[in-house]
Amino acid sequence: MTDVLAGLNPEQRKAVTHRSGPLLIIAGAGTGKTTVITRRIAWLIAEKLAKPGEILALTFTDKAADEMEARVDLLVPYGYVDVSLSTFHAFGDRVIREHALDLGLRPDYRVLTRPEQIIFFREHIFEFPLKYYKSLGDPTRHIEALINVISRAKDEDIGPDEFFKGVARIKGMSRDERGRQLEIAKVYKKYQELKLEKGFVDFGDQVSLALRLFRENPPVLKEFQRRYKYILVDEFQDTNLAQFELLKLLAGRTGDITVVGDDDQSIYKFRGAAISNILNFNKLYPGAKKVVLTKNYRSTQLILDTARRLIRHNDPDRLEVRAKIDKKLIAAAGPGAKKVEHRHFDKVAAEADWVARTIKESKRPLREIAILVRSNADAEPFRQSLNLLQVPHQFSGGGGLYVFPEVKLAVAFLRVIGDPADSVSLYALALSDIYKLDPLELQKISTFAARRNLTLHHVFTHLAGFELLSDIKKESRSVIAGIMADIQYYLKFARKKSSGEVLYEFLKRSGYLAELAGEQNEKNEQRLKNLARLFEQVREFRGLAEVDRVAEFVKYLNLLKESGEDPEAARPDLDADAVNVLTVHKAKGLEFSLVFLVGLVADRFPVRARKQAIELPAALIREELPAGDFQLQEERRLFYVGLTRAKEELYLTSSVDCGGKRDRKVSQFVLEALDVPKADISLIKRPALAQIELFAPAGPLVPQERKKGPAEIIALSPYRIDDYLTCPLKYKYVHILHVPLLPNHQIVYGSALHKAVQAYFTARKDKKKFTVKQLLDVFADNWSSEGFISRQHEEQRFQSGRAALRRFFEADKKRGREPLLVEEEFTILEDKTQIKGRIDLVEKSKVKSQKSKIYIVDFKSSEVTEQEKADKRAKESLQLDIYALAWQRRHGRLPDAVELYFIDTGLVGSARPAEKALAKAWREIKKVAAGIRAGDYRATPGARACGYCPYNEICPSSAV
DNA sequence: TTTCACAGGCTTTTT
DNA sequence: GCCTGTGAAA
Repeated sequence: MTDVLAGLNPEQRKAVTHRSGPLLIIAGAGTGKTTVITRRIAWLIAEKLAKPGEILALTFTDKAADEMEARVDLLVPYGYVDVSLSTFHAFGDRVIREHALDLGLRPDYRVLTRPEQIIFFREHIFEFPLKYYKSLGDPTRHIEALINVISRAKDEDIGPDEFFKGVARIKGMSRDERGRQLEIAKVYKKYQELKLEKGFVDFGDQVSLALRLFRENPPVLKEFQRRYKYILVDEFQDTNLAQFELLKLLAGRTGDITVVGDDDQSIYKFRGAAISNILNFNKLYPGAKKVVLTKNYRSTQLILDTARRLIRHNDPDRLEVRAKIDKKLIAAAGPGAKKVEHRHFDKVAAEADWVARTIKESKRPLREIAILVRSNADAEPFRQSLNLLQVPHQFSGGGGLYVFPEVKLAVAFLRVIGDPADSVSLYALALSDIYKLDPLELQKISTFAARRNLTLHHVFTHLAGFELLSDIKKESRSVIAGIMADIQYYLKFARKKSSGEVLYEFLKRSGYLAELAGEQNEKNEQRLKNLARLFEQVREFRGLAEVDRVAEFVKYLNLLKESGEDPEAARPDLDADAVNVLTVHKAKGLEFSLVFLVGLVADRFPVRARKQAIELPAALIREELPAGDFQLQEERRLFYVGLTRAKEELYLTSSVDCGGKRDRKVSQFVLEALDVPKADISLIKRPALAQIELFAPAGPLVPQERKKGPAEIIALSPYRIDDYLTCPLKYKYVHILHVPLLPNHQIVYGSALHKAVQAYFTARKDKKKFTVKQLLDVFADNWSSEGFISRQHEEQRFQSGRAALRRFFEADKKRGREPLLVEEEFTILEDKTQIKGRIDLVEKSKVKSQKSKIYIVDFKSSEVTEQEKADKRAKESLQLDIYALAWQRRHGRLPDAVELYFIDTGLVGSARPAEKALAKAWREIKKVAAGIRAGDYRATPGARACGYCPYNEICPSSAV
């Protein structure tokens, strides 16, 4: 008994010994929150107010639950361990599993992870009532956004029917918008039905189904209310509406519920956390007792005051103001003023350099030091600087397993075995450390394959039979023969063995495993660990698949990766004394003696507010939203969490040049926290460490390209120019290395459509008859069944193409144009730069007064549905600018308009060529030519460019 | 003061 | 592909 209360301050003691009724513990950062909960559990048991089995304690993460359990075990004598201590989801799962049949669920249902949800949705995509959110060109396009909005609805305790009714009730909504929202409601309903039918449950269901059970089945609820006399909730500010509803039901009329939280540390709004839960706890439970913990056992007063100064900017949307309490944290250790400072640099490299040096000179153990970043990408320069000074560090930025070369190699191997036609993977495998095929020879072969539309596998197999490849060296031939023999061997092996066995056999037989195990060093160890992670994925698949074969596994892996699965790579020795580099979110709940909060510039921290792809209609949300800008408020709370991680020393850093082209301003939060006027910030200029570029990872899969001499002509085309501007490395893969690609349904569709329209205009130009039937026949003749996501998808796409062509046929009669030229080739040569291309269609007007007007038209198959967007596309099209230039050179004048004809939707985007735009186009072309001349194929990775790049799997610079 | 083109960037995380 | 802040032009 004395033990349980030992060392507690008066407020903590009050919280621990509260006897009955609702209790709100407002526990600021570092005030011993977990101590209070665990002691309270122990005290309830010691006082015999409850048996251990009658206590339910809920947290958010498994980690928090485990930690709490360990601490309760220490406090409570043996045999008392049956306190129900779990996460909200685990608790919900237990409830619904016990009563699965009441809910119409299979008791052996499986819980889907997020990527699995997406895969599940995708598999059933054609069963959903999609209209607004349908896209045959990219059927999976809206899945993620739909899953997100459904998940948000569950957070808000909105079921499919309520969603539907709620939307119907909203006034002043446009027809279109209402249609969209109702469609979401229908999709939501269908999604729930399908999951139920197939025996799946998602994370949101674990709470919402439990909630439904309690509502629809009072005896069950009664039983649970009887079972749990006391309920305790950790991190209450992070609960969402549905979770609070569940708590309210469980607590029943007695309301013996203890919630612990800190509204100032609510940083999970984006996943549904309703800060109103804690702000309004008192409204719901007017009799609730309140305990405010303000004695801080972590930081110096200087740090606490800094943090407080910042967070006060969220007033009046704070509990302190709302509930008229005092939350000012007081350092238990007395004044002990250590440091809080801000440093502002001219360049990130200088900022990172300074941080690394300061750490190096610090006498503290490295594990007591943290560098906190807002987003994972911000960490990179700091990791590089630490590397340069050889300061051990660990980065908690999740994911990244698939970017490691050893994992890429294993995946490439599996892909080749799963689908020998996968030329991109075969290309990577041939170049890998295992086979080391001469890059130049491989380039020759893949160029040959790409030109003839053959797979690399095919050319490798029949290498001897191709006369044009007779100059391939003997050594290369034998390497290729070796690869092919191996593939044969593994294909045969794979027929009878599981994917895990095949992969293992490959790693063993190739000697790769032995090589990694042979020389024991940190790097090899990490590689082995990463491969072990990949094997975990294989094992996971085993439990899921009906047949565990490589081909199936590869499909599953592709889908998983596409759906955002990104397992964490192995960490180098976790126990090592190392600096912690982590996001502020991940740092929540942790503490460090010395903290660097870095990259503090406007637009990074706070990050720019962005909308979700599909937003939950505000009218459906029951949560009371704060008066102020809640996105900014949340960012400020996040900053507050960052500040309060520091025990003794705290540095805030920023830099003007963060890698982008624009100068950055110091984050407003720095000014708020330190209470300095902007003008007082002085800039520190210092040379960065050696050029960071030197340490950029070299591309192991990319052979060196020779430079072009000044006299050599650079041959370009609109496609080439576009590719180079997207990413020079992509240009290299496509136009120099000619890595052959898998067939793609968008290309199949686009080219069939294109061919049909082309035949139509050719006939019209030649004044020949051309019927709809002929049009549709050309389309069908050029169709190919490759690359579609399912049979159903292909069928729908085929039919939609026919429908589009019929519309096109009718609409074109009314266009009042006459074809002049079809598929007209042109060449421009200037400054040793040659641009070759082909113009789809040149037309002139049929209207008498406008007879001399010339129009240049390019056909597109993308799904553009708004005139405005179509015009915008035409205006910004570099391709059309080039056509206009070509026309001008040959005919001495510009065309009157350049147009994009979107066959699929029938829209024509039109733009008038402007000298200014053409001058800009020239500049772009020059830039590309100069880059190619210099042999500059450095990648320009980006979320967008890499996301759509067919080489993102094998590209060492890929951002995805 | 308004309009427009341009440039740059594209979170955070758990179950 | 799309959104938004910025700075020049109107």
